[in-house]
Amino acid sequence: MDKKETISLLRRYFQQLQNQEILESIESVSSWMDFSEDIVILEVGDLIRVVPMVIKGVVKVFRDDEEGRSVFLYYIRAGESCAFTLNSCIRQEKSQVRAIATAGTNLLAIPAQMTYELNRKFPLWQEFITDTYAARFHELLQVIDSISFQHMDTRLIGYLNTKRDLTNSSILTLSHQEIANDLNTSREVISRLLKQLEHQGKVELHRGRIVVL
Amino acid sequence: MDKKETISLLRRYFQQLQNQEILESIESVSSWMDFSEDIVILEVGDLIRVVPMVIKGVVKVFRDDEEGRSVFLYYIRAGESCAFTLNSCIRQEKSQVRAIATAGTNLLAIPAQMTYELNRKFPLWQEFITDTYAARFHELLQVIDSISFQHMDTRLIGYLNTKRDLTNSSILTLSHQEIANDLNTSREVISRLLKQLEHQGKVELHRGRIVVL
DNA sequence: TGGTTTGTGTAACAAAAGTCACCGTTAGGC
DNA sequence: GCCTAACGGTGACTTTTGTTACACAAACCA
Repeated sequence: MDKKETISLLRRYFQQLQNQEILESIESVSSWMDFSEDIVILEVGDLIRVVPMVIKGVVKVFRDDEEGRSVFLYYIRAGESCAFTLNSCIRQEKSQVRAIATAGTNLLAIPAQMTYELNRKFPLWQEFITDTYAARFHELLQVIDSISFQHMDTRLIGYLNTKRDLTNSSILTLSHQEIANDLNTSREVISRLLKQLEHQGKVELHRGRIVVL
Repeated sequence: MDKKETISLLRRYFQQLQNQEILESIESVSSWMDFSEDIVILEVGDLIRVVPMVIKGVVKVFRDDEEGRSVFLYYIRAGESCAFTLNSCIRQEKSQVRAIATAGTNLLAIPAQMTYELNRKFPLWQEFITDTYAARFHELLQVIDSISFQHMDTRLIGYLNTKRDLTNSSILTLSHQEIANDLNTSREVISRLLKQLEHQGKVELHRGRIVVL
């Protein structure tokens, strides 16, 4: 990937950063990182050294507990970054979340120190960061809403809809076990609820595949 | 409250901002707001115009849903600010949380626009803001941990401990109903679990008062 | 003083979710 | 084609939480 290509990709996906100088600054110090499906990008406890700008693919972010359980928090899509990482990065903290790549994920990694300069020089960058923070706060609140106010059936519907919107397809290739892991429940519970949804005509079930109607 | 007093209070409580110029900048544009116990400082949907610097008292922050349920998120203590508010403020967004004052709460309100200048001028202020973001992220993750990985009995113990640490006293003046509201459950459940804790010798129950042992 | 409000205890039951056991099916590798 | 691992269905049961209903006592107030 040469300089020109990188800048053009950044321009395409990060519409908010329409400023040649910013893009060149980013390009000049950052490096490409590529991950294939299901590869762990970040483990809880890892020291964070770079801020990711996702160019292709989707990063899936989880919160884990000590007993091996975990809940899915949110996706980071192409054209997004992650306020958690950014924040931890600046504070030289360890990661409080786990992130994995879905499908082929390419991201541009900006070294921590560089963000100071970007911040100082470019109001547009600051605005981008502020929006990134807002997006993550909002998503965390959604997770809290979902877990504390909704029953598992409603959470499941929400989960399927999110997945559908993400992949832009009503056909979701997912096993019940995967869903159960993401929602921190058991496979049986998910199977049961999916059966209900099928009876209600809301989904169609196949092996390893769910069609949202 | 005159200028000198205000600056001295800021200096005392916001140890991170030990810079006369910052304190003077803040003092010159901000205004005092005082709230008595249980007064709503911020309602969901309110437009946020100022960033709060809490000088005295404690602000209690909640997430509400449309059906009138709510969960307690975190306290903002003296010497702290709120990244949510700050972020919403900059983006001229409406509040996504509800905040109420406990006991007498005094805070210094900084107008939104001022934060740009503080940001531009003072690295120390930027650091303060970064830390504020980190603190809130951390607390939201704790809430997510608590509601998704723990049962109500454990959550209750955590709740009582937090309250004890906050008030610096093992004697908590709380009704079962209040706890139930904060944990988004029913009074009966809390009574039941408290009884269990009493049998386990972990608490002592009185009318409107719980002693943590 | 008597009446009302508020706080707490508790039983009985219902609903939601978690667990266990087991079965048949499908896909993929060899 | 056969074996195996992964996937999904389902009944039975337990645990946790929510709900209903009521009793009683302390605090408050007129």
